[in-house]
Amino acid sequence: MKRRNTDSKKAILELLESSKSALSHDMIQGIISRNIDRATIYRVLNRFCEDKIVRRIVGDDGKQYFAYCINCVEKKQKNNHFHFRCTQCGKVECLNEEVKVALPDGYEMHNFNGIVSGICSDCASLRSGE
Amino acid sequence: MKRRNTDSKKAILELLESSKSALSHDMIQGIISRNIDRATIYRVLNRFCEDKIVRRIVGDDGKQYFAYCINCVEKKQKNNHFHFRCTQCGKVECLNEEVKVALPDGYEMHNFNGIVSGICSDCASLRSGE
DNA sequence: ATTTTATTGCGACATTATCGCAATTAAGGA
DNA sequence: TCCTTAATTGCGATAATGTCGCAATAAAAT
Repeated sequence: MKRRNTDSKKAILELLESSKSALSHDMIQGIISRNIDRATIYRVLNRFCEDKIVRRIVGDDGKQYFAYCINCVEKKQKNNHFHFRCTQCGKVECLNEEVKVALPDGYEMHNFNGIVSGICSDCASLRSGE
Repeated sequence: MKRRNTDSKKAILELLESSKSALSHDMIQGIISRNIDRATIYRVLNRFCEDKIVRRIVGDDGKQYFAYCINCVEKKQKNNHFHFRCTQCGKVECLNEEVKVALPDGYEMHNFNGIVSGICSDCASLRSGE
């Protein structure tokens, strides 16, 4: 199935490329000025994931976040790393340190999803009165 | 708030204790013979998590799984480890190897959620004709 | 036995994500 | 440039998971 270059696709990809953190569907919808339908955003994102342009991270809040992840996508290397989700500001960012997981014999890994949640340094310093 | 010892609570806890893998709400509802309301099951499980009797794991399918996790709960040690979710049979099991995550300065970790999904050895061997 | 209040069951609700289908529109060829 | 094809979109409906309010129930203590 050939991909087409639509405005929605371009807008979402640009947004993800320029964003330092992973974005959820509603973050994307909130940021983007064009009015793109909810279902379309999901479909565009799912296509990106199929094409391995973007990584899908499932948060410990059960929501999906999408990240361009230069490190892991462009280099096409399997650089498994954690993401940190701040429960205060909602930001989901890469923790660059690589993580290795050893599976028992006969197990096949298809997806890695490592999430740590808590308070990011920005929110922590705001809270303590900075 | 004092806890009471109800039949639902006992049944669910026994099930989790005797189960080798983490269970989702619908697994629990499917296994348990007594007819317990969906909301009740969730509430019992949430209480267990509050009391740190049970650990909540959020799968990369976005669903919550609950595990008694002898290693991490009884010993009250923070033994962060991954869980493996088989996308074929649905089983979610502990990978015992401990994982350490280094956070940047000023970050606070409140929750660790490491999931690897793929095919477990049982399903893999079935598939290849065993 | 009576009181207190944690717990349950039921239904409604919230949220996240997907799907079917008709209408658009990008891309390639005439 | 116009036409054709089929990928994509928008809309509404739907699925799935989880929570909440409230009245009824029942565990625990007096």
